[in-house]
Amino acid sequence: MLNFTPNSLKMTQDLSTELKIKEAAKRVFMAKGFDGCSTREIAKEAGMNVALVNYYFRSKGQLFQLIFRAALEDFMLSMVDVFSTDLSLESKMRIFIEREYDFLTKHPEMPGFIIGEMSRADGCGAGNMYWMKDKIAETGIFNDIQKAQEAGEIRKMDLLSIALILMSNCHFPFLGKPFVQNALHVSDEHYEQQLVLHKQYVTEMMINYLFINK
Amino acid sequence: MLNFTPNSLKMTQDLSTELKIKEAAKRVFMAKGFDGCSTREIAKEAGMNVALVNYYFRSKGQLFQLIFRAALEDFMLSMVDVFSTDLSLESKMRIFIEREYDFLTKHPEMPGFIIGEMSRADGCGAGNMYWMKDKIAETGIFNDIQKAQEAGEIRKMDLLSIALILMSNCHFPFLGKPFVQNALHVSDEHYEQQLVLHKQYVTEMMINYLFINK
DNA sequence: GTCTATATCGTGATAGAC
DNA sequence: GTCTATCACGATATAGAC
Repeated sequence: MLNFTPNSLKMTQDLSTELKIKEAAKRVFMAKGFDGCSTREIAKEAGMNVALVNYYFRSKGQLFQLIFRAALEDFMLSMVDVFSTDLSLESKMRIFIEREYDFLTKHPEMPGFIIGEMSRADGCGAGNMYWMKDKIAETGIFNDIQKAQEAGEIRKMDLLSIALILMSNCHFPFLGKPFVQNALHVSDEHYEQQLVLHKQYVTEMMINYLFINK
Repeated sequence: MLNFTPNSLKMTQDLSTELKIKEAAKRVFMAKGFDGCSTREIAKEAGMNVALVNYYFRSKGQLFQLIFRAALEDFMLSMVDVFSTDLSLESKMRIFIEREYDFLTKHPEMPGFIIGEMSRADGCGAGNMYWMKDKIAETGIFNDIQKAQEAGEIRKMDLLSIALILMSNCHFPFLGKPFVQNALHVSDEHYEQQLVLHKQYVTEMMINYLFINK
């Protein structure tokens, strides 16, 4: 009973190491992708050595899957949690856009990471993501939209198109930043300033288009 | 003078090998990215061996730069050549969107490749792309937009936002396909069918928003 | 749990025969 | 121009001392 303190100390130390590696891996994987980095690099970023990475996570691939799934969950939850409220559909959409821009401003590498790594032959692609649609369905947003369509409130377009319109105008400004910035010679400062206005523009544009009675 | 035929034969054979490698490299690089493939894989895809790849292109990096720059040029030209016509600004935009969807339907991996690889530390990023803005400026589209804004024809928003609105709604549906498809359980057939309608939707949405007198 | 040392493999690139 | 053989290196992963 008296050796309780050293045990506890050991445990928190272990957890700290594991966590340090996980967070280093998150940074490195997100910045360079699975193929663009090595286990050594992750270890170094965490201030550890290679053996420790494999001790805690068995392999680079398993560590990656852990990071990827966590990122995917963050990404999805940030998108859909506003749909669970009981606001009007228009309010939900406005707040959704607001939240997306907030989240993506804080994590601009996220959509590129998710989309870029999803197609890789790692098994993170198809099958592992079946929970997503259910997670969205649980919020009731699909019903909200269908009801609003039947009531003639919003345009009767396929759910896919509604999702694409919302996601295109929220995610592309972050996804395509390196390209657009180079193509138009835009500074970081100007780009980020403009994003604040851009959010307002696209909100108005999308709401005006999707909702029929203006 | 009589050995002209064998020389000519030799040259076309050389060019054919070089071209086979270049086209194989294009396929492989576009599908897996620079970090995601090996020189050996490209050689195999071309039906050649590693030595030949380095004989013709000196290194994996140089071969990649060649492919990347060509892709970037294709990508840009497909986007801007309609701006050189003397149509009305609205027509230019409508045709621009039409062309983008056509081009991206034929080359859906293109935007992901460009955007994904541009951030890599390969030197393909910043400095090498200064020609792009000039290329766009040459078409006169920047002047068109400014004139239309001064005439009160279209909204007075920053050029960056106009570009972002157009590109978001054209490119994201292709860029984000793997993600959206998985998130909403959409089949390839349905996705591609819906894209045809989606093009109409976003055209109407963008034109209605950007142009003031409807 | 943490380290050093090492096994095994695949990579980019080249040398040298033909 | 084309091939085989090879070098030097860095990768993942593990064994074994502490």
